[in-house]
Amino acid sequence: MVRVRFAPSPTGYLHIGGARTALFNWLYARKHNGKFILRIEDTDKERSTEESLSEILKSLRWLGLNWDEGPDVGGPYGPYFQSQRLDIYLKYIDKLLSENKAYKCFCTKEELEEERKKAESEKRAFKYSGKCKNLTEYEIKQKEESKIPYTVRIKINQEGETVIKDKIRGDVVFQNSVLDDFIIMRADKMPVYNFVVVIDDALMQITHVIRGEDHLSNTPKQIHIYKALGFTVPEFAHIPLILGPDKSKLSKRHGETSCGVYEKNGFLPEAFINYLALLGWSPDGEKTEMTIDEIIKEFSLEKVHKAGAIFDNQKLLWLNGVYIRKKNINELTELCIPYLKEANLITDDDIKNRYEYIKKVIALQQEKIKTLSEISSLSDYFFKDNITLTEDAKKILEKNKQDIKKVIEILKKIILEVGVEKTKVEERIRIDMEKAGIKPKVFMHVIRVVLTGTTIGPGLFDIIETLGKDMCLKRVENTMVNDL
RNA sequence: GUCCCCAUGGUCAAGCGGUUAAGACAUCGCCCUUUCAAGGCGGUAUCACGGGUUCGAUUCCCGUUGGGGACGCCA
Repeated sequence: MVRVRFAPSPTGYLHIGGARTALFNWLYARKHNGKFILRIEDTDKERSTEESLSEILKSLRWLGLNWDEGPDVGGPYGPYFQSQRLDIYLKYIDKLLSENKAYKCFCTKEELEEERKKAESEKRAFKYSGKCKNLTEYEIKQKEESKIPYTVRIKINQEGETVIKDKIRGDVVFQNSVLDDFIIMRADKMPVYNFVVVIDDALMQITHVIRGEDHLSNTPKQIHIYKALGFTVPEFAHIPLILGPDKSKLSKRHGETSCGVYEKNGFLPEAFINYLALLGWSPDGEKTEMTIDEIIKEFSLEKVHKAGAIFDNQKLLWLNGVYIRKKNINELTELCIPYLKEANLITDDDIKNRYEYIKKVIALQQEKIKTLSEISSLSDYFFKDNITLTEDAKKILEKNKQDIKKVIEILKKIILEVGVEKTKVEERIRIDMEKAGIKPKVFMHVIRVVLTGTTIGPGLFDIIETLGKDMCLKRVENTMVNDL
C-alpha cells in the first residue's frame, strides 16, 4: 500500500511550491490507490499560527487535494499535529541515548557560533568538533546537576557512505565524512525537524517521501536516524524546484506565491492544478490541457524532470482562459458574481432580480476574460448608469465629430421603431446608415463608444440587445447633451 | 568555501545512438473581422563548451563552464 504525505508547517500561506509538492504526492497516492496523509509540522511554536493552518487547509481544499488522514479527518496513525506528538519523540530520543547512539552536548550556542565563524574564516565547512562525545559519566552528571542546558546529538560514523535511492535522480551518494554529530533535540527539549520527520514518517508507515529538491541534502542525515532506530528507510523522490524568472528558488520577491491569492485573483483550481502538474512533469510533451483524471492516469515519478522549472505566469494565464472558455455559462456566472459584487457593480437585489441580465453579460465576455476577476473591469458599462470615456474612445469621437450627431439620431430612431433585437437592429442600421452615406467603420465605432465608453468589447449588436432599449436610449440622450 | 543536484529555443518541454530536433506559451507576419478577444495559416528561435566511446552522438562516459540547492538549538 502506497502511503505518502504532505507536511506543511503552518507559518504562512500555502506556497505555490508547496502546492505542487502536495499535488505530486496526492497524484501518486491516487494513481496507486494509496493514502495521502496530511501532517502539520508545528514544532516551531514561535512562528506557527492558527490562521496559517486554516489558510493552508483552505487552499488545499480549493485545489481539491483531499487527504485520507490528517487534521479534521483523523486516522489510525495520529495525532497528525507534531505539537501533539512530543512524548513520542522524546521516547525515541531516550532510546538512542540509552543505546549510546546519541549523547548530550553541553556546548553553548555562543561556543558553537565561535567555531562556525572560525571555520568560515578558514574557508572550510563547519562540523561539530565532537567535544562532548567523550565526556565521562561523572562529567555529564556534574553538568546536569549544575543545570547546564544540553542538546542531544546523534553519533555519526564518519566511515563509509550513505546512498539515497531516489526515484527521480537514481542513486545519490554522500560520503559520511561530510556529516557531523548533528543536534536532534534542542536545549528546550524540543526535537528538531530532521529527527521528528523520520519518526513520523516511520510511524505513519510512509512508503514514499516525495518532496522538494531542497531536502536532498537533509536526506542522508535522516537515513542515519532511520538506521539508528532500526526503521525501514522509505523510497525517496526529490522533485525539482519551481524557479522564478531569474532561475532561483521561487519566492516572494519574484511576485505572488500564495495559492490563496491566485484563488482570489480569479484563477480556476482545475487550471491551476493543470498548470502545476505540467511544471517539472509531462506525460509526453504533447498534451497541455488535461483533466485531473487524465493527469492521475498518466502520472509517474519516472517522468518527473530533474531540472528546475521556471514558473510562467503568462502560460498559466493562457491556460486559465482556456478553462474559462470551456466552462458552462451557469457555472461561470456563479463564479463571476462575487467579483462583480466586489467591484460594486451589482447588489444582492440585482442577483435576485436581474440574474438573466448578469448571465447574458458574462456570456458576452466569456471568451475575453483570462481570469474571473477581469469580468468587472471589462463589463462595468453594463451595470453603471453613467459611463466615462477612455482616451481611445475620446479620440474616436474627435475623429468622427461631423458624423456623430447623424449617427446617434439614426440609432435613436431605429431603436424606437424596431427595438433592440440584434438581427433586426443590425439590418436596419446597415441600411439606414448606408442611405445616410456613413461608412460601417464609422458608425460601428461611434455607436460603440457612445454606448460603452470604450473601444473594446463584444459584438456591437450583442451589446445593443443586451443593454436593452432604455439603457441605449439613455446613453444616446446623454451624448446629445454632453458631447455635441 | 564544502557537499549535492542540474543543463534541448525567451518559457514549459518531446527525444532515450541514425529525426527535416515534435508540441504548447510568448513573439512576429497574414487571414477572419465593427473593436477586443477567440480561431485559422505561416515565420523567427534550442541541443552550453571541450575531450573521448562509436561507422555515427542532442542522446553514453569524463572534464570544463554555467545555474541551482543545502550546509541552524528553521521547517
